[in-house]
Amino acid sequence: MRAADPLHALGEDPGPVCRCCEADDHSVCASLTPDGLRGLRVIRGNARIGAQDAVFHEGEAAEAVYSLTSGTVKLSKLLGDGRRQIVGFVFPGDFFGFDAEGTYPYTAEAITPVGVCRFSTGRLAQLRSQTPELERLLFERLVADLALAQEQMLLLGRMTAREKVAHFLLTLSRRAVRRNDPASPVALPMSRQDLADYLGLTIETVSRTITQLKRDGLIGLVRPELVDLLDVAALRRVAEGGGSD
Amino acid sequence: MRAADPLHALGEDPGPVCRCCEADDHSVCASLTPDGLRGLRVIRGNARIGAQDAVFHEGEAAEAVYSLTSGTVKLSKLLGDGRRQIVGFVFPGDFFGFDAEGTYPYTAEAITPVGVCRFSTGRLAQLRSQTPELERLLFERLVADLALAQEQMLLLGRMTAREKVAHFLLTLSRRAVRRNDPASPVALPMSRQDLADYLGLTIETVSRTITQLKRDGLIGLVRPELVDLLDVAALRRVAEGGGSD
DNA sequence: CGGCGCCATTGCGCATTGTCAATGTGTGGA
DNA sequence: TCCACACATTGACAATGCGCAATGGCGCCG
Repeated sequence: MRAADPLHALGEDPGPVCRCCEADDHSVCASLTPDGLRGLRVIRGNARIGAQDAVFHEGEAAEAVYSLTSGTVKLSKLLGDGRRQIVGFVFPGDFFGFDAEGTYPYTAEAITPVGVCRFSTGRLAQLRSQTPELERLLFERLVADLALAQEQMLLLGRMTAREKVAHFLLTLSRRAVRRNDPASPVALPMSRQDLADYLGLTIETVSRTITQLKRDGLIGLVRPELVDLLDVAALRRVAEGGGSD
Repeated sequence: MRAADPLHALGEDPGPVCRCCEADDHSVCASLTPDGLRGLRVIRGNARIGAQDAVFHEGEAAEAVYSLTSGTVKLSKLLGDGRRQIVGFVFPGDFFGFDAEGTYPYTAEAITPVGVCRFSTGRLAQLRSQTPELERLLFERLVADLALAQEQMLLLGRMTAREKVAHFLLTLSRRAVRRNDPASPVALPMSRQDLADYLGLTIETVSRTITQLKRDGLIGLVRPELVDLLDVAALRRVAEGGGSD
């Protein structure tokens, strides 16, 4: 149960206090006016969740929406025979758990220990109707999520293993920068299995591809879960279908 | 330019009048109160677009959001070397063209002749802020689209060719039923190439797989673009990873 | 009425990726 | 300190799906 916790070493250990609605610039809460913020604070609940534990499961009744305050969460869908697809990684400031049909369309599991804010769907719905500003911000967030999902569809359907991995590393780097983390030693809080399930590959192919990129001098492995982007330009060329690179 | 127009024969020929905001139950407009509806009518523009023509292109400034009134539209993303991924098909009543970054994240092209309603982003934004009901409906729609995209990610990343095709046919059938069309002879308004680009396969693999399903008695081809679902239960088993079926 | 052209289908050889299995590596516990 | 376990890496082989090319079918145009 107690898995390696690479993020601990990287200073993303969840602090003792829920930082919901006090997070960085990219958080929905940070864009709210004091009034809207107050509303959110009133209806929110906090929770700390251990690494590898689930926030909710695919198919369960969707009773709450969550906002991540610290750590990393993975969202995954299962096929009957156990095949798994990770449909997204959640970083601090992101919302997850929205749903149209009354049941969660995916399982949400903590990769590292995480802190979340919990908003019961009912109370959030009420607050949303009273706070157009909040509704609007959530909408923007959702549009961005959809664009991200579509980008991932392009990756899953049309990229080679090498392109997938390069693209993924660059995306992680970009997201790190937006959280004011350094662009280059990129942390991979997720396991190789998670990576494979996100990129539509097997764990072995992921491993081999990373080794290949390392051998070609595009990246360096500080540790298995900490990657140096040595040649970003070349990585970018690979990610865009640059063939030989 | 004048391509085959299978939908014409299927009674989905766009009528002489834009039916926007008069569409079926599943349209956003149909759920609006008379007041909200009036607002939408006021700001909308109409357009008819010929088969194979683009509504807008990936990367263009996003100046408007669209609602489809008749026909079928495909949404696609391109890789530098021409590889293409279709990220969604749009049917009457659906909205498309939302964006977070100021530019469209995909290209929208008419598969058949289509009719659309056009809402300039500016005016729609204003109306949305005045009509919480509308904002809420668009939000629900977006959540559903996101769930659909995630389902497609599972398909693209983890399903075999056979499973992909079976899943696709069943999905089309379900969507047809929701539009009050028959479940079984399912119309495929899109070309084999579009199908391949949607399922992350090549045109040849799609063709071979369809032939295989036909040989196994699960489907029948009335015409290449009209498929009989002969054994829905078996198809369902295949789509869920039923292995041998 | 015949030919041309587009799209779908089929055949065949090949490559990328998956599968199965063994070997390394690093961390925590005895 | 050593062992055990989990995870990552590497290797050998198989298979699914791809690429290229030829054939077939159908509608449009001359």
